[in-house]
Amino acid sequence: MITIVIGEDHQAIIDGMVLLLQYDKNISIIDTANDGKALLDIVLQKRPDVVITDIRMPVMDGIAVTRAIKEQLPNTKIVAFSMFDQDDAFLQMHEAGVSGYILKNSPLEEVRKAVIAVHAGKEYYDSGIDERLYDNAFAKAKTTKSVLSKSEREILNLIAQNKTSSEIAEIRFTAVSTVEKHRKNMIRKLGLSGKGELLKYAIQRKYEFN
Amino acid sequence: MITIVIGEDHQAIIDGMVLLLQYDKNISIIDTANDGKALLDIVLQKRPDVVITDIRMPVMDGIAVTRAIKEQLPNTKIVAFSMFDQDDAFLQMHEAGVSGYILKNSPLEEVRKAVIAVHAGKEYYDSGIDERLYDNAFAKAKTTKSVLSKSEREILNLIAQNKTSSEIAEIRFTAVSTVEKHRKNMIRKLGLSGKGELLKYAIQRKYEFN
DNA sequence: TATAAAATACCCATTTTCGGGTATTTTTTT
DNA sequence: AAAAAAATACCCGAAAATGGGTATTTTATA
Repeated sequence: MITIVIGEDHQAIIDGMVLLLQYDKNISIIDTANDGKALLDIVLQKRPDVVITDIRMPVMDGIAVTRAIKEQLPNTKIVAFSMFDQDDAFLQMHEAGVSGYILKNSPLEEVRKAVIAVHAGKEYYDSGIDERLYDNAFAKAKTTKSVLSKSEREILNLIAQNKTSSEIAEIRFTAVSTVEKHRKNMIRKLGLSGKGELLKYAIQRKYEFN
Repeated sequence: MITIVIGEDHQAIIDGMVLLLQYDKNISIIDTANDGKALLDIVLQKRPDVVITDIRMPVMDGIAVTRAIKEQLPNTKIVAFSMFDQDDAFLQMHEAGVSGYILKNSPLEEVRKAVIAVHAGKEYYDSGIDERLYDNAFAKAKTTKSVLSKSEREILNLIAQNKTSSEIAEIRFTAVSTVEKHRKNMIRKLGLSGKGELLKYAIQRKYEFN
């Protein structure tokens, strides 16, 4: 029996998964959570075999949750369940330590397959991504390694929340000029240009939304 | 027996609904679609009693689909199923002619309730919204009816594409000051404030326009 | 430990947006 | 035809973001 915990802010989707898996003799959903912090607490307490987590979640995003779980319970297998098929979300989740990645565009049945696969020690990537992104992301990781640094990601997160540079500076206890420097570096790294580009990028690609 | 068609770009969510309703003797899912155009075609051809539609969908958004269905088959009941609990999405869907509105944050069981209610000629609004938004949206519709004008929507669309005011002015053959005026008017109408707010609004709600 | 990478902070100048206005012309609606 | 709404265009000033630098300190990593 594989025990699993699900983190997903849309209750309707959790309900769908429960309906799918409730009569499965090999899988038992022992708990669910609607935000990242709650998910982390539950996982640390109940120690399931497999965690299914959305990337975009309130309070704490799936990437942070994955990192935290992997740090404290490295044997727990994690499957990302996301509507984002963007390279960087996939890449970041992979770096955080997920063993599987499935898309909401795909049949729900993929969830069952993924759970079984990762529990068996394999990796499982949705057929919808393995061609387009899988190679892509790994190739990118090896060649360009142009991912943003920790501070940069933090700032990008705040940008997505519509914070201005001076607000971000206050939050992070740094100078405004530092934040502005990070902005410029990110714009350069990401190949953007123009006023709203970075905000647009932050909103569209990042795991943190409203 | 109530016949329904579901439009939703995330197959996993459709699968969840099918699992929920497949053994319901009163409801029969006769078809599903993953984009707005496909949904409209199916509905016009198969003429279900109730349509469940997402708002944000590829090719054609749920608002346009709802308008088109209501125009040609006014007796078809439509339930919006959305992750957006924003006032304007709700208001626009209501104006387009939906009889129900449910949120993905809510239990999937809400879908069944909504289908039965709207088929019986009632309106059904998710308990998650009726307090916060329902009154709000209707009150707003009556008092301010602050929907954006045609020019404003056009400009907002360009803003979502990351055009600056001067670029927009060029595209529209107007003065930069006019575009800026429209921006300010929109910010006022929408109750926004701060630098990136309008861009953020434009990006997050661009499904209304393209 | 030596080196690279990241984070920090500042300089300059320019463009853009925003928050107040006012005012005229067109278009739409009553 | 009169009134209302929308679109047009300008004023001012302030705040913010961008593009281009340089430079120091910390923190990883080879």
